[in-house]
Amino acid sequence: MKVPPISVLGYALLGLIDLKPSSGYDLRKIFAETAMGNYSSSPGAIYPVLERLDSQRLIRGVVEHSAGLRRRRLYHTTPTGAAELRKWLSKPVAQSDVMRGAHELMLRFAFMDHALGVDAAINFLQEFRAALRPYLSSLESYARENAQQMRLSGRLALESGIRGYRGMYDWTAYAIRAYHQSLTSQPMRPSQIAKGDL
Amino acid sequence: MKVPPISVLGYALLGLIDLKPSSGYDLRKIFAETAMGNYSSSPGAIYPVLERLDSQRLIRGVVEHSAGLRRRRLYHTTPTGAAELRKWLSKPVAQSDVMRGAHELMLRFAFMDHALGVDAAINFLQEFRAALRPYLSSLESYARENAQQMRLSGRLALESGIRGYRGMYDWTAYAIRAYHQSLTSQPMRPSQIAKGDL
DNA sequence: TCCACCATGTAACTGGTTACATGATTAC
DNA sequence: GTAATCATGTAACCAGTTACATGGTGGA
Repeated sequence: MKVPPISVLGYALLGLIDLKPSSGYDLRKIFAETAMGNYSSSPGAIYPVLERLDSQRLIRGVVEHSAGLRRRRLYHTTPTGAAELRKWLSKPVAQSDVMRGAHELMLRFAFMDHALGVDAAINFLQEFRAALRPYLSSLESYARENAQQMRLSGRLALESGIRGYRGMYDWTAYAIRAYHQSLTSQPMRPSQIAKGDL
Repeated sequence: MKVPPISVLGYALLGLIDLKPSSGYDLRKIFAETAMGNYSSSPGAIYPVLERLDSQRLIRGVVEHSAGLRRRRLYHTTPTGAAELRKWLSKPVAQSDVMRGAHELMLRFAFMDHALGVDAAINFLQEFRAALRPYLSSLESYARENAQQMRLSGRLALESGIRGYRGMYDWTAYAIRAYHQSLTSQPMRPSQIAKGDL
């Protein structure tokens, strides 16, 4: 089953549609209005990707004729699409993903416990943490070695990057704690376990 | 003087060359080995951009025949190029830049006190800080309003983003302090003021 | 009636990726 | 002599941007 490569935007759309069946317009709004603002939101980006995912049968769009003639294509994931999403989410955390800013890793994590469950999410966090540590210390030793020959603004910009990664590193510990807490002291309500839950 | 738009990568190269005359290979190494790993580093990205900057006379490449026949094109900025760089660095901090992850803003800041001086850098930090605050609070209120209907991984991913921006916000204060300190208690040595200083 | 918003589409362009190709130099 | 690294280039491809186009719907 050779699926031609899916872009990050493609996975973002696939993941969102898997969370909740949506139209192209819905998805554009999400990118435009919520914290996912780093993604496209332009029709020229989203509609072609949706068509492509549809032609590969990873999602399917059904036209709603709810009120009047106004058409609205509601997409939902197919079993193949959901499987493809899980495959992407299951990839090991690569060092290169971390170096590129970890944006894609965060996107994957956001979909994780819906598509793969809590155990996978915790495991992902541990992998993420393990990948972050060596990169962080390489940045720190780079800074130590080059700080004196850099101008203040360069030094500070580098330090901002290091702070960002250290923050992520701390966040992984916090997130792991949050999962353990949700498993022990705060048992899930049935509605949170049920499949139909948004 | 209508200069066709320069990409972020183009500005990154222009800024680096302005800091220190470099060859394409030097620049590739910087992207591959230092903390600027989020940029390309592939020859297919860098050489065409260098050619374009050269054809616009923003940089000029002179071939070094240092030892033997091996050619190495050392680029340096022209006055026009340096002016173009300063123009980019002088743009006000836009809200949209912040939303896109502030990567470009950090790049600009890294070049700032070499190309525009300390006062401009401090001013930039203040603008940056001012732009960060409302975005941070919009993220926070979004999180407050939507947390209960989100899954844990989504909630945590959002929180990671917020932490990142809060970290940047704190960093701006730290950076401003660092500038004031360098101006008062730690007067610069002449070598740090001299133009030839890397 | 007219504006704002819902909703989808598409055509032209462009910047960057991947992958390949070439040749010089240095170190072993 | 051969492997690693220095150093530059280029050709094919593709994803995403910009900008434009179309038409439905609801409210003032």
